[in-house]
Amino acid sequence: MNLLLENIAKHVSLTPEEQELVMRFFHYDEYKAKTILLKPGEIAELTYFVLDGMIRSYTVDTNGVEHVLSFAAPNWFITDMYSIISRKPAQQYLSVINDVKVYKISKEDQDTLYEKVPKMERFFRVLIENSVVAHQQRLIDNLSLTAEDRYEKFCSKYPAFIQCIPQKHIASFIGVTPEFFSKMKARLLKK
Amino acid sequence: MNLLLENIAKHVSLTPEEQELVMRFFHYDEYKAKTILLKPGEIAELTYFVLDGMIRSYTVDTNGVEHVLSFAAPNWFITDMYSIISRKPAQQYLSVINDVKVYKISKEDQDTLYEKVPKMERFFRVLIENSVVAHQQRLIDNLSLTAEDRYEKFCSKYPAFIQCIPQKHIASFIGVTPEFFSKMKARLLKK
DNA sequence: CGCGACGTTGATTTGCCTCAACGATTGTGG
DNA sequence: CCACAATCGTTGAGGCAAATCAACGTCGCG
Repeated sequence: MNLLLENIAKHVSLTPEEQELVMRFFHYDEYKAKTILLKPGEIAELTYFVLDGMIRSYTVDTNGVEHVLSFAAPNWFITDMYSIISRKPAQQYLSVINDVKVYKISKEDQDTLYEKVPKMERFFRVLIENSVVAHQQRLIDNLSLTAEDRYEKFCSKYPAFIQCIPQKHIASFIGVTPEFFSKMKARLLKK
Repeated sequence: MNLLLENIAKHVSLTPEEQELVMRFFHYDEYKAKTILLKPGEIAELTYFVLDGMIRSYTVDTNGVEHVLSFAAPNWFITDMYSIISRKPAQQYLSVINDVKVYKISKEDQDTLYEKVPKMERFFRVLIENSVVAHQQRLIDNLSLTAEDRYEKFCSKYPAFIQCIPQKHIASFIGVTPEFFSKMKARLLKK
């Protein structure tokens, strides 16, 4: 069973030949926890599809504080979209949380893939559309919900993440300090 | 001069026949200020390309507070991506700020257009990629900058908007109350 | 074992909100 | 074309959610 092809099949149907072609462009790899896949200043070349383990992306602000932008669990894609499409130096980190197995594809191969298998252009368009929606929803949540509401929403949306991600990263994703996150959790337990 | 075709030409090159075809799918229209183009509960059918005037999208939270999600100036597209791709009821408003002239296209026509002119699939993919980047940057700004920094960034990024958009909408976009926005502005003037 | 990263807890501070009152501007009906 | 209402922006007093700073216990790991 191929997780990537299954995922693609949810949106577009490929012939066996196209499937084989697609898989020739993606390359299997593994990374240990805490590996930095991309750091600010570098130009992003690769997009990762997670098979096992987790990756996160984050920025570091002028005060040295990390802000987690996204988590990629198995069956998710992750990259620095800004850098990869603009060909400019990345502003974010891509970092491995737990040991991961991935398929990766270079920007160049991705463009070639679009030419050879036009359905993949549709696949990625749909994927990116969903990404816009997710980003927008998160923006709305940050503007209109309290930290507590955002935490509860996160828990019900990604129950599995609670176990396997350090709490400080979840705090950062939600948009609060680790200290406040800890107090908030204690408060919720008392109910 | 056709603003829409010029915009498309920046990303993909169409033959005259394709250009003509594209324009058959977009329909010209005009709306008065304060017209509601979409409201929560409705299913979004249309994507708008602004020729003149401005449109904004916003949500209203459980306390009745508006949160501006985006402004669309001339040469920009706007819609409720969530509703239009999921075919579910919208969660946001699309509302006309100043009298606008637009080209609009239905979801159905857009899909047909992808079939007939595959280059348009690429065009919209690129557009949406840029949208992801913009959303991500706004998220980063909300997490790592003070309201004052966000305001200054907004001013330097969209100097023209300051003149033609009510301040309360700018305040909302930045993520503060109108009252606080007013005080912030006064504080900055003293420097 | 001992060090460093992680999580917890408490005291204090602060950025921004809420509520309320008041001019200024816009727009609208008589 | 004016009168009035409605909306908008401003200002002030007080309050709250979350940040900051600091101290301390715990765990995993070299």
